[in-house]
Amino acid sequence: MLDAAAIREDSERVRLALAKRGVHVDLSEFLAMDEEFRRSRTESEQLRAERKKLSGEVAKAAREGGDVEALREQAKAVGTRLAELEARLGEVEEARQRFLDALPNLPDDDVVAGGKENNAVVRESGSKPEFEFTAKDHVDLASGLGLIDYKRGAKLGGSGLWVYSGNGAMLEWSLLNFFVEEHRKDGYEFVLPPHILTYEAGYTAGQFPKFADEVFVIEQGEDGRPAKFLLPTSETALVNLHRDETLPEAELPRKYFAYSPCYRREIGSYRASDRGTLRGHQFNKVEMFQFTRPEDSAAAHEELIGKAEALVAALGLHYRVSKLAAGDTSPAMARTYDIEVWLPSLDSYIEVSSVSNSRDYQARRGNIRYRPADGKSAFVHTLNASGLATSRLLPAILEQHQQADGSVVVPEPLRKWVGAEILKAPGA
RNA sequence: GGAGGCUUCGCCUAGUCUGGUCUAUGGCGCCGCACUGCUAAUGCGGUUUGGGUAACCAACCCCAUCCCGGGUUCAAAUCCCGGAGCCUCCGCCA
Repeated sequence: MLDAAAIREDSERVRLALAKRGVHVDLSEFLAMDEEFRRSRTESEQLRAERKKLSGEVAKAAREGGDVEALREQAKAVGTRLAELEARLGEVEEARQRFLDALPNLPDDDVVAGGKENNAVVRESGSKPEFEFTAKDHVDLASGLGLIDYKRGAKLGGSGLWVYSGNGAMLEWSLLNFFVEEHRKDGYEFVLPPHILTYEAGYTAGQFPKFADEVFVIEQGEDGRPAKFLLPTSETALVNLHRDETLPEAELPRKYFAYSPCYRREIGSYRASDRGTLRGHQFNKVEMFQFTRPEDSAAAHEELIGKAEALVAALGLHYRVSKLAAGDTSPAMARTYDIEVWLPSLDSYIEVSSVSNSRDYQARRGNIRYRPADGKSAFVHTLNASGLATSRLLPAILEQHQQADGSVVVPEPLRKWVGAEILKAPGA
Protein backbone atom coordinates (compact mmCIF):
# COMPACT_ATOMS: atom_id res chain seq x y z
CA MET A 1 0.00 0.00 0.00
CA LEU A 2 1.22 3.49 -0.78
CA ASP A 3 1.41 6.17 1.86
CA ALA A 4 -1.70 8.34 1.49
CA ALA A 5 0.21 11.30 2.90
CA ALA A 6 2.82 10.93 0.17
CA ILE A 7 0.13 11.01 -2.50
CA ARG A 8 -1.32 14.11 -0.87
CA GLU A 9 1.98 15.88 -0.68
CA ASP A 10 3.26 15.14 -4.16
CA SER A 11 0.63 13.53 -6.33
CA GLU A 12 2.47 14.48 -9.51
CA ARG A 13 5.54 12.47 -8.49
CA VAL A 14 3.30 9.49 -7.70
CA ARG A 15 1.43 9.84 -10.99
CA LEU A 16 4.65 9.86 -13.00
CA ALA A 17 6.08 6.90 -11.12
CA LEU A 18 2.96 4.83 -11.72
CA ALA A 19 2.92 5.86 -15.36
CA LYS A 20 6.29 4.11 -15.73
CA ARG A 21 4.41 0.87 -15.08
CA GLY A 22 1.82 1.80 -17.64
CA VAL A 23 -0.64 2.46 -14.83
CA HIS A 24 -2.50 5.67 -15.47
CA VAL A 25 -4.68 6.82 -12.63
CA ASP A 26 -6.60 9.95 -11.88
CA LEU A 27 -5.26 10.88 -8.49
CA SER A 28 -7.54 13.89 -8.19
CA GLU A 29 -10.33 11.39 -7.61
CA PHE A 30 -8.37 9.97 -4.72
CA LEU A 31 -7.45 13.37 -3.34
CA ALA A 32 -11.11 14.34 -3.22
CA MET A 33 -12.04 11.12 -1.41
CA ASP A 34 -9.12 11.52 0.92
CA GLU A 35 -10.11 15.04 1.81
CA GLU A 36 -13.70 14.11 2.50
CA PHE A 37 -12.55 11.15 4.53
CA ARG A 38 -10.27 13.27 6.66
CA ARG A 39 -12.86 15.96 7.15
CA SER A 40 -15.59 13.51 8.08
CA ARG A 41 -13.30 11.72 10.46
CA THR A 42 -12.43 14.93 12.28
CA GLU A 43 -16.11 15.88 12.45
CA SER A 44 -17.19 12.55 13.81
CA GLU A 45 -14.40 12.59 16.36
CA GLN A 46 -15.66 15.94 17.56
CA LEU A 47 -19.17 14.58 17.83
CA ARG A 48 -17.91 11.64 19.78
CA ALA A 49 -16.17 13.98 22.18
CA GLU A 50 -19.43 15.87 22.62
CA ARG A 51 -21.42 12.72 23.25
CA LYS A 52 -18.86 11.51 25.70
CA LYS A 53 -19.10 14.75 27.61
CA LEU A 54 -22.90 14.64 27.70
CA SER A 55 -22.89 11.01 28.80
CA GLY A 56 -20.65 12.02 31.65
CA GLU A 57 -23.12 14.68 32.60
CA VAL A 58 -25.98 12.20 32.53
CA ALA A 59 -24.11 10.04 34.99
CA LYS A 60 -23.40 13.04 37.15
CA ALA A 61 -27.02 14.20 37.08
CA ALA A 62 -28.22 10.71 37.94
CA ARG A 63 -25.92 10.71 40.93
CA GLU A 64 -26.63 14.21 42.14
CA GLY A 65 -30.24 14.48 41.14
CA GLY A 66 -30.24 16.81 38.14
CA ASP A 67 -32.44 16.79 35.06
CA VAL A 68 -31.43 13.46 33.59
CA GLU A 69 -34.12 13.30 30.92
CA ALA A 70 -33.21 16.57 29.22
CA LEU A 71 -29.56 15.58 29.09
CA ARG A 72 -30.40 12.16 27.72
CA GLU A 73 -32.45 13.70 24.95
CA GLN A 74 -29.60 16.03 24.13
CA ALA A 75 -27.09 13.18 24.04
CA LYS A 76 -29.41 11.08 21.95
CA ALA A 77 -29.66 13.85 19.36
CA VAL A 78 -25.88 13.99 19.14
CA GLY A 79 -25.81 10.21 18.83
CA THR A 80 -28.23 10.30 15.92
CA ARG A 81 -26.16 12.88 14.07
CA LEU A 82 -23.06 10.84 14.77
CA ALA A 83 -24.61 7.67 13.38
CA GLU A 84 -25.51 9.44 10.13
CA LEU A 85 -22.09 10.95 9.80
CA GLU A 86 -20.37 7.66 10.50
CA ALA A 87 -22.40 5.85 7.90
CA ARG A 88 -21.14 8.33 5.34
CA LEU A 89 -17.62 8.17 6.74
CA GLY A 90 -17.66 4.40 6.41
CA GLU A 91 -18.55 4.59 2.74
CA VAL A 92 -15.89 7.15 1.93
CA GLU A 93 -13.28 5.28 3.89
CA GLU A 94 -14.06 2.06 2.08
CA ALA A 95 -13.88 3.67 -1.34
CA ARG A 96 -10.63 5.37 -0.40
CA GLN A 97 -9.17 2.10 0.85
CA ARG A 98 -10.26 0.24 -2.28
CA PHE A 99 -8.45 2.82 -4.36
CA LEU A 100 -5.29 2.53 -2.28
CA ASP A 101 -5.41 -1.28 -2.33
CA ALA A 102 -5.48 -1.27 -6.10
CA LEU A 103 -2.41 0.94 -6.53
CA PRO A 104 0.86 -0.90 -7.16
CA ASN A 105 4.15 0.10 -5.57
CA LEU A 106 6.14 3.03 -6.93
CA PRO A 107 9.10 1.85 -8.98
CA ASP A 108 12.42 3.30 -7.81
CA ASP A 109 13.71 6.38 -9.62
CA ASP A 110 16.37 4.41 -11.48
CA VAL A 111 13.92 1.78 -12.72
CA VAL A 112 13.17 2.48 -16.37
CA ALA A 113 9.68 2.88 -17.74
CA GLY A 114 7.97 0.38 -20.00
CA GLY A 115 7.47 -3.36 -20.14
CA LYS A 116 9.60 -6.48 -20.60
CA GLU A 117 11.20 -5.09 -23.75
CA ASN A 118 12.99 -2.51 -21.60
CA ASN A 119 14.51 -5.00 -19.20
CA ALA A 120 18.27 -4.57 -19.19
CA VAL A 121 20.95 -7.24 -18.81
CA VAL A 122 23.34 -6.00 -16.15
CA ARG A 123 25.83 -8.86 -16.29
CA GLU A 124 26.45 -12.37 -17.57
CA SER A 125 28.34 -15.28 -16.12
CA GLY A 126 29.91 -18.12 -18.07
CA SER A 127 29.13 -18.74 -21.68
CA LYS A 128 26.73 -20.74 -23.77
CA PRO A 129 27.82 -24.36 -23.92
CA GLU A 130 28.67 -25.60 -27.42
CA PHE A 131 27.67 -29.10 -28.37
CA GLU A 132 29.44 -31.17 -31.01
CA PHE A 133 26.38 -33.33 -31.26
CA THR A 134 22.68 -32.74 -31.69
CA ALA A 135 21.58 -31.50 -28.30
CA LYS A 136 18.35 -32.79 -26.80
CA ASP A 137 15.80 -30.68 -25.03
CA HIS A 138 15.02 -31.03 -21.35
CA VAL A 139 11.82 -32.98 -21.88
CA ASP A 140 13.58 -35.62 -23.96
CA LEU A 141 16.47 -35.78 -21.54
CA ALA A 142 14.27 -36.08 -18.44
CA SER A 143 12.10 -38.71 -20.09
CA GLY A 144 15.04 -40.62 -21.54
CA LEU A 145 16.85 -40.72 -18.22
CA GLY A 146 13.70 -41.66 -16.37
CA LEU A 147 13.80 -38.60 -14.17
CA ILE A 148 10.38 -37.09 -14.74
CA ASP A 149 7.14 -38.80 -15.70
CA TYR A 150 5.01 -36.18 -17.39
CA LYS A 151 2.32 -38.57 -18.60
CA ARG A 152 1.59 -40.10 -15.24
CA GLY A 153 1.69 -36.66 -13.63
CA ALA A 154 -1.15 -35.60 -15.92
CA LYS A 155 -2.94 -38.86 -15.17
CA LEU A 156 -2.79 -38.16 -11.46
CA GLY A 157 -3.51 -34.47 -11.38
CA GLY A 158 -4.27 -33.19 -14.84
CA SER A 159 -2.17 -31.03 -17.11
CA GLY A 160 0.59 -28.90 -15.65
CA LEU A 161 1.61 -31.54 -13.14
CA TRP A 162 4.35 -34.14 -13.23
CA VAL A 163 6.02 -36.86 -11.19
CA TYR A 164 9.67 -36.82 -10.22
CA SER A 165 10.84 -40.38 -9.82
CA GLY A 166 14.01 -42.30 -9.05
CA ASN A 167 17.10 -40.27 -9.86
CA GLY A 168 14.85 -37.39 -10.87
CA ALA A 169 13.40 -37.22 -7.38
CA MET A 170 16.90 -37.46 -5.93
CA LEU A 171 18.15 -34.69 -8.22
CA GLU A 172 15.21 -32.47 -7.29
CA TRP A 173 15.69 -33.20 -3.60
CA SER A 174 19.43 -32.59 -3.83
CA LEU A 175 18.82 -29.11 -5.20
CA LEU A 176 16.61 -28.29 -2.23
CA ASN A 177 19.17 -29.76 0.16
CA PHE A 178 21.92 -27.73 -1.44
CA PHE A 179 19.98 -24.48 -1.09
CA VAL A 180 19.05 -25.20 2.51
CA GLU A 181 22.68 -25.90 3.36
CA GLU A 182 23.92 -22.72 1.71
CA HIS A 183 21.35 -20.44 3.35
CA ARG A 184 21.99 -21.90 6.77
CA LYS A 185 25.71 -21.24 6.27
CA ASP A 186 24.83 -17.60 5.71
CA GLY A 187 22.87 -17.40 8.95
CA TYR A 188 19.37 -17.39 7.50
CA GLU A 189 16.67 -19.03 9.65
CA PHE A 190 14.95 -22.04 8.10
CA VAL A 191 11.15 -21.95 8.04
CA LEU A 192 8.64 -24.55 6.91
CA PRO A 193 5.37 -22.62 6.66
CA PRO A 194 1.82 -23.87 6.34
CA HIS A 195 0.74 -24.14 2.72
CA ILE A 196 -2.76 -22.94 3.53
CA LEU A 197 -3.05 -19.23 4.21
CA THR A 198 -5.82 -16.83 5.13
CA TYR A 199 -7.12 -13.84 3.20
CA GLU A 200 -5.19 -11.44 5.42
CA ALA A 201 -1.95 -13.16 4.51
CA GLY A 202 -2.69 -12.79 0.83
CA TYR A 203 -3.64 -9.16 1.33
CA THR A 204 -0.38 -8.31 3.07
CA ALA A 205 1.71 -9.92 0.36
CA GLY A 206 -0.16 -7.91 -2.26
CA GLN A 207 -1.90 -10.94 -3.75
CA PHE A 208 -5.37 -9.72 -2.85
CA PRO A 209 -7.69 -8.22 -3.77
CA LYS A 210 -6.38 -7.77 -7.31
CA PHE A 211 -4.86 -11.14 -8.12
CA ALA A 212 -7.20 -13.45 -6.29
CA ASP A 213 -7.89 -15.51 -9.41
CA GLU A 214 -4.26 -16.61 -9.70
CA VAL A 215 -4.36 -18.80 -6.61
CA PHE A 216 -6.09 -22.03 -5.71
CA VAL A 217 -8.87 -21.07 -3.33
CA ILE A 218 -9.76 -23.87 -0.98
CA GLU A 219 -12.36 -22.07 1.11
CA GLN A 220 -14.58 -19.28 -0.14
CA GLY A 221 -15.65 -16.72 2.45
CA GLU A 222 -19.23 -15.49 2.78
CA ASP A 223 -18.07 -12.12 1.54
CA GLY A 224 -16.97 -13.71 -1.74
CA ARG A 225 -13.32 -13.36 -0.84
CA PRO A 226 -10.99 -16.33 -0.66
CA ALA A 227 -11.00 -17.23 3.03
CA LYS A 228 -8.23 -19.84 2.62
CA PHE A 229 -5.93 -20.47 -0.30
CA LEU A 230 -2.82 -22.43 -1.23
CA LEU A 231 0.31 -20.32 -1.21
CA PRO A 232 1.60 -19.39 -4.68
CA THR A 233 5.08 -18.87 -3.18
CA SER A 234 6.41 -19.10 0.35
CA GLU A 235 7.08 -15.36 0.16
CA THR A 236 3.37 -15.01 0.90
CA ALA A 237 3.88 -16.92 4.13
CA LEU A 238 7.19 -15.32 5.12
CA VAL A 239 6.07 -11.72 4.81
CA ASN A 240 3.24 -12.52 7.21
CA LEU A 241 5.50 -13.94 9.91
CA HIS A 242 5.71 -10.54 11.55
CA ARG A 243 2.38 -9.09 10.48
CA ASP A 244 0.98 -6.72 13.11
CA GLU A 245 4.22 -6.83 15.04
CA THR A 246 6.70 -4.19 16.09
CA LEU A 247 10.22 -5.55 15.97
CA PRO A 248 12.97 -4.13 18.17
CA GLU A 249 15.55 -2.36 16.06
CA ALA A 250 18.31 -4.56 17.46
CA GLU A 251 16.61 -7.62 15.94
CA LEU A 252 16.87 -6.26 12.41
CA PRO A 253 17.64 -7.45 9.88
CA ARG A 254 15.65 -10.68 10.23
CA LYS A 255 16.76 -13.16 7.59
CA TYR A 256 14.62 -16.17 6.75
CA PHE A 257 14.36 -18.82 4.10
CA ALA A 258 11.58 -21.27 3.51
CA TYR A 259 10.89 -24.28 1.40
CA SER A 260 7.45 -25.01 0.04
CA PRO A 261 5.78 -26.15 -3.12
CA CYS A 262 4.20 -23.22 -4.95
CA TYR A 263 0.64 -23.66 -6.16
CA ARG A 264 -0.54 -21.58 -9.09
CA ARG A 265 -3.51 -21.71 -11.40
CA GLU A 266 -1.62 -20.34 -14.41
CA ILE A 267 -4.84 -19.85 -16.31
CA GLY A 268 -4.41 -19.63 -20.03
CA SER A 269 -0.71 -19.05 -19.86
CA TYR A 270 0.66 -22.21 -21.46
CA ARG A 271 2.67 -21.92 -24.64
CA ALA A 272 4.85 -24.29 -26.55
CA SER A 273 7.82 -22.70 -24.79
CA ASP A 274 6.40 -23.80 -21.44
CA ARG A 275 6.83 -27.50 -22.11
CA GLY A 276 7.86 -29.90 -19.41
CA THR A 277 8.27 -28.40 -15.98
CA LEU A 278 8.83 -24.82 -17.09
CA ARG A 279 5.36 -23.77 -16.01
CA GLY A 280 3.16 -25.85 -13.77
CA HIS A 281 0.48 -25.76 -11.13
CA GLN A 282 2.91 -26.96 -8.50
CA PHE A 283 6.65 -26.48 -8.29
CA ASN A 284 9.27 -26.51 -5.57
CA LYS A 285 11.00 -23.37 -4.45
CA VAL A 286 13.25 -22.21 -1.67
CA GLU A 287 12.59 -18.58 -0.90
CA MET A 288 14.79 -16.06 0.92
CA PHE A 289 13.26 -13.19 2.83
CA GLN A 290 14.49 -10.22 4.85
CA PHE A 291 12.93 -7.65 7.14
CA THR A 292 15.26 -4.64 7.36
CA ARG A 293 15.48 -1.05 8.46
CA PRO A 294 14.71 1.29 5.56
CA GLU A 295 18.30 2.49 5.38
CA ASP A 296 19.57 -1.08 5.06
CA SER A 297 17.30 -2.45 2.36
CA ALA A 298 19.43 -1.43 -0.62
CA ALA A 299 22.42 -3.36 0.74
CA ALA A 300 20.17 -6.30 1.64
CA HIS A 301 18.91 -6.37 -1.92
CA GLU A 302 22.47 -6.64 -3.24
CA GLU A 303 23.17 -9.41 -0.73
CA LEU A 304 20.17 -11.40 -1.94
CA ILE A 305 21.10 -10.97 -5.59
CA GLY A 306 24.59 -12.18 -4.77
CA LYS A 307 23.27 -15.23 -2.95
CA ALA A 308 20.92 -16.24 -5.76
CA GLU A 309 23.70 -15.81 -8.30
CA ALA A 310 26.14 -17.85 -6.25
CA LEU A 311 23.76 -20.81 -6.27
CA VAL A 312 23.33 -20.75 -10.02
CA ALA A 313 27.07 -20.33 -10.52
CA ALA A 314 27.86 -23.23 -8.18
CA LEU A 315 25.73 -25.47 -10.39
CA GLY A 316 27.98 -24.57 -13.29
CA LEU A 317 25.27 -22.86 -15.29
CA HIS A 318 25.57 -20.03 -17.74
CA TYR A 319 23.27 -17.25 -16.60
CA ARG A 320 22.64 -13.54 -16.72
CA VAL A 321 21.19 -10.93 -14.41
CA SER A 322 18.50 -8.59 -15.68
CA LYS A 323 17.14 -5.46 -14.12
CA LEU A 324 13.42 -5.32 -14.78
CA ALA A 325 11.64 -2.35 -16.26
CA ALA A 326 8.83 -0.85 -14.22
CA GLY A 327 6.05 -2.60 -16.12
CA ASP A 328 7.61 -6.04 -15.61
CA THR A 329 8.17 -5.53 -11.89
CA SER A 330 5.56 -7.19 -9.66
CA PRO A 331 2.96 -4.76 -8.34
CA ALA A 332 4.13 -4.97 -4.73
CA MET A 333 7.78 -4.33 -5.60
CA ALA A 334 9.82 -1.19 -6.12
CA ARG A 335 12.70 -2.89 -7.95
CA THR A 336 13.43 -6.37 -9.18
CA TYR A 337 16.39 -8.23 -10.63
CA ASP A 338 15.89 -11.56 -12.34
CA ILE A 339 18.49 -14.30 -12.51
CA GLU A 340 18.00 -16.10 -15.81
CA VAL A 341 19.66 -19.31 -16.93
CA TRP A 342 20.43 -20.26 -20.46
CA LEU A 343 18.18 -22.93 -21.93
CA PRO A 344 19.71 -24.12 -25.22
CA SER A 345 16.54 -25.73 -26.61
CA LEU A 346 14.63 -22.48 -26.37
CA ASP A 347 17.61 -20.43 -27.44
CA SER A 348 16.77 -18.07 -24.61
CA TYR A 349 17.17 -17.31 -20.96
CA ILE A 350 14.53 -18.33 -18.43
CA GLU A 351 13.93 -16.89 -14.97
CA VAL A 352 15.04 -19.01 -12.02
CA SER A 353 15.09 -16.29 -9.42
CA SER A 354 13.37 -12.99 -8.89
CA VAL A 355 14.99 -10.72 -6.33
CA SER A 356 12.93 -7.78 -5.15
CA ASN A 357 12.77 -4.94 -2.70
CA SER A 358 9.23 -4.05 -1.67
CA ARG A 359 10.42 -1.17 0.51
CA ASP A 360 7.52 -0.36 2.86
CA TYR A 361 4.68 -1.40 0.52
CA GLN A 362 4.05 -4.81 2.08
CA ALA A 363 4.96 -3.57 5.56
CA ARG A 364 2.24 -0.94 5.30
CA ARG A 365 -0.34 -3.52 4.22
CA GLY A 366 0.66 -5.90 6.98
CA ASN A 367 1.41 -3.27 9.61
CA ILE A 368 4.94 -4.56 10.13
CA ARG A 369 6.93 -2.06 12.16
CA TYR A 370 10.13 -1.63 14.06
CA ARG A 371 11.00 0.74 16.84
CA PRO A 372 14.16 2.77 16.34
CA ALA A 373 16.23 3.20 19.48
CA ASP A 374 15.25 6.82 19.75
CA GLY A 375 11.77 7.31 18.50
CA LYS A 376 8.46 6.51 16.98
CA SER A 377 7.80 3.18 15.35
CA ALA A 378 8.18 3.03 11.58
CA PHE A 379 7.54 0.53 8.83
CA VAL A 380 10.26 -1.99 8.01
CA HIS A 381 11.36 -2.80 4.49
CA THR A 382 10.73 -6.29 3.12
CA LEU A 383 12.75 -8.10 0.49
CA ASN A 384 12.33 -11.46 -1.14
CA ALA A 385 14.34 -13.62 -3.48
CA SER A 386 13.95 -17.05 -4.93
CA GLY A 387 16.87 -19.14 -3.87
CA LEU A 388 15.92 -20.96 -6.04
CA ALA A 389 13.00 -22.39 -8.02
CA THR A 390 13.90 -25.91 -9.12
CA SER A 391 11.43 -26.52 -11.91
CA ARG A 392 13.35 -24.32 -14.31
CA LEU A 393 16.76 -25.00 -12.90
CA LEU A 394 16.54 -28.72 -13.46
CA PRO A 395 15.80 -28.38 -17.19
CA ALA A 396 18.76 -26.02 -17.51
CA ILE A 397 21.03 -28.46 -15.69
CA LEU A 398 19.94 -31.29 -17.96
CA GLU A 399 20.43 -29.30 -21.11
CA GLN A 400 23.62 -27.49 -20.23
CA HIS A 401 25.32 -30.55 -18.74
CA GLN A 402 24.18 -33.12 -21.30
CA GLN A 403 26.70 -35.39 -23.00
CA ALA A 404 26.84 -36.87 -26.49
CA ASP A 405 25.55 -40.23 -25.23
CA GLY A 406 22.45 -38.68 -23.71
CA SER A 407 23.79 -38.81 -20.16
CA VAL A 408 23.98 -35.78 -17.88
CA VAL A 409 26.82 -34.76 -15.58
CA VAL A 410 25.58 -34.03 -12.07
CA PRO A 411 26.81 -30.66 -10.78
CA GLU A 412 29.49 -31.21 -8.15
CA PRO A 413 27.62 -29.76 -5.13
CA LEU A 414 24.70 -32.15 -5.69
CA ARG A 415 26.67 -35.38 -6.00
CA LYS A 416 26.74 -36.22 -2.31
CA TRP A 417 22.94 -36.35 -2.26
CA VAL A 418 22.32 -37.81 -5.71
CA GLY A 419 24.98 -40.46 -5.12
CA ALA A 420 26.24 -40.32 -8.69
CA GLU A 421 28.48 -38.17 -10.83
CA ILE A 422 26.63 -38.87 -13.99
CA LEU A 423 23.05 -39.78 -14.79
CA LYS A 424 22.64 -42.45 -17.46
CA ALA A 425 19.58 -43.88 -19.13
CA PRO A 426 18.17 -46.96 -17.37
CA GLY A 427 19.88 -50.03 -18.74
CA ALA A 428 22.60 -47.97 -20.48
C1' G B 1 -18.33 -33.66 14.46
C1' G B 2 -20.12 -32.77 19.99
C1' A B 3 -19.56 -30.38 25.13
C1' G B 4 -17.26 -26.92 28.34
C1' G B 5 -13.65 -23.12 29.67
C1' C B 6 -10.57 -19.10 28.27
C1' U B 7 -8.87 -14.33 25.35
C1' U B 8 -7.53 -7.13 29.36
C1' C B 9 -0.56 -3.03 28.66
C1' G B 10 6.12 -6.63 26.57
C1' C B 11 4.65 -11.07 30.26
C1' C B 12 1.33 -12.54 34.41
C1' U B 13 -3.01 -10.56 36.60
C1' A B 14 -7.51 -7.37 39.01
C1' G B 15 -11.96 -5.52 37.06
C1' U B 16 -17.14 -8.31 33.93
C1' C B 17 -22.15 -11.07 38.33
C1' U B 18 -24.39 -5.24 39.88
C1' G B 19 -22.98 -0.60 32.46
C1' G B 20 -20.78 5.57 33.92
C1' U B 21 -15.58 8.39 37.82
C1' C B 22 -11.79 2.07 33.54
C1' U B 23 -6.67 2.41 29.08
C1' A B 24 -7.92 -0.24 33.18
C1' U B 25 -5.50 -2.77 39.33
C1' G B 26 -1.25 -5.21 41.26
C1' G B 27 3.24 -7.87 40.18
C1' C B 28 7.35 -8.96 36.81
C1' G B 29 10.37 -6.83 33.21
C1' C B 30 12.36 -2.32 31.27
C1' C B 31 14.01 3.08 31.76
C1' G B 32 15.47 7.23 34.97
C1' C B 33 16.82 9.11 39.75
C1' A B 34 18.42 8.41 44.93
C1' C B 35 21.32 5.43 48.28
C1' U B 36 25.80 2.41 48.22
C1' G B 37 33.71 0.95 46.96
C1' C B 38 31.14 -1.83 42.39
C1' U B 39 27.11 -5.05 41.84
C1' A B 40 22.97 -6.66 44.42
C1' A B 41 19.16 -5.10 47.68
C1' U B 42 16.03 -0.97 48.89
C1' G B 43 13.28 3.64 47.95
C1' C B 44 11.01 7.26 44.53
C1' G B 45 9.28 8.31 39.62
C1' G B 46 8.16 6.66 34.62
C1' U B 47 6.44 2.76 31.09
C1' U B 48 -0.35 0.16 25.97
C1' U B 49 -0.56 1.14 21.06
C1' G B 50 -2.36 3.62 16.69
C1' G B 51 -4.39 7.99 14.57
C1' G B 52 -5.82 13.29 14.50
C1' U B 53 -4.76 18.41 15.73
C1' A B 54 -0.39 21.22 16.09
C1' A B 55 4.35 21.94 14.79
C1' C B 56 11.61 23.29 15.13
C1' C B 57 11.03 19.68 18.88
C1' A B 58 8.04 18.67 22.76
C1' A B 59 3.92 19.44 25.73
C1' C B 60 -1.29 20.08 25.89
C1' C B 61 -5.84 18.58 23.67
C1' C B 62 -9.18 15.13 20.82
C1' C B 63 -10.51 10.12 18.89
C1' A B 64 -9.88 4.96 18.83
C1' U B 65 -7.95 0.55 21.28
C1' C B 66 -9.80 -4.68 27.03
C1' C B 67 -9.55 -11.08 20.48
C1' C B 68 -12.80 -9.57 15.90
C1' G B 69 -17.73 -8.05 13.87
C1' G B 70 -22.71 -6.56 14.93
C1' G B 71 -26.68 -5.13 18.50
C1' U B 72 -28.98 -2.77 23.02
C1' U B 73 -28.14 2.06 25.59
C1' C B 74 -27.51 8.94 26.72
C1' A B 75 -23.23 5.70 27.90
C1' A B 76 -20.23 -1.02 26.80
C1' A B 77 -13.86 -4.16 28.97
C1' U B 78 -18.75 -4.98 31.51
C1' C B 79 -25.27 -6.85 28.79
C1' C B 80 -27.08 -9.63 24.01
C1' C B 81 -26.02 -12.09 19.09
C1' G B 82 -22.41 -13.97 15.52
C1' G B 83 -17.30 -15.30 14.41
C1' A B 84 -11.93 -16.42 15.24
C1' G B 85 -7.99 -18.35 18.14
C1' C B 86 -6.25 -21.20 22.38
C1' C B 87 -7.09 -25.06 26.21
C1' U B 88 -9.71 -29.53 28.24
C1' C B 89 -12.90 -33.73 27.49
C1' C B 90 -15.70 -37.05 24.01
C1' G B 91 -15.99 -39.01 18.94
C1' C B 92 -13.26 -40.07 14.46
C1' C B 93 -8.55 -40.70 12.32
C1' A B 94 -2.68 -40.96 9.64
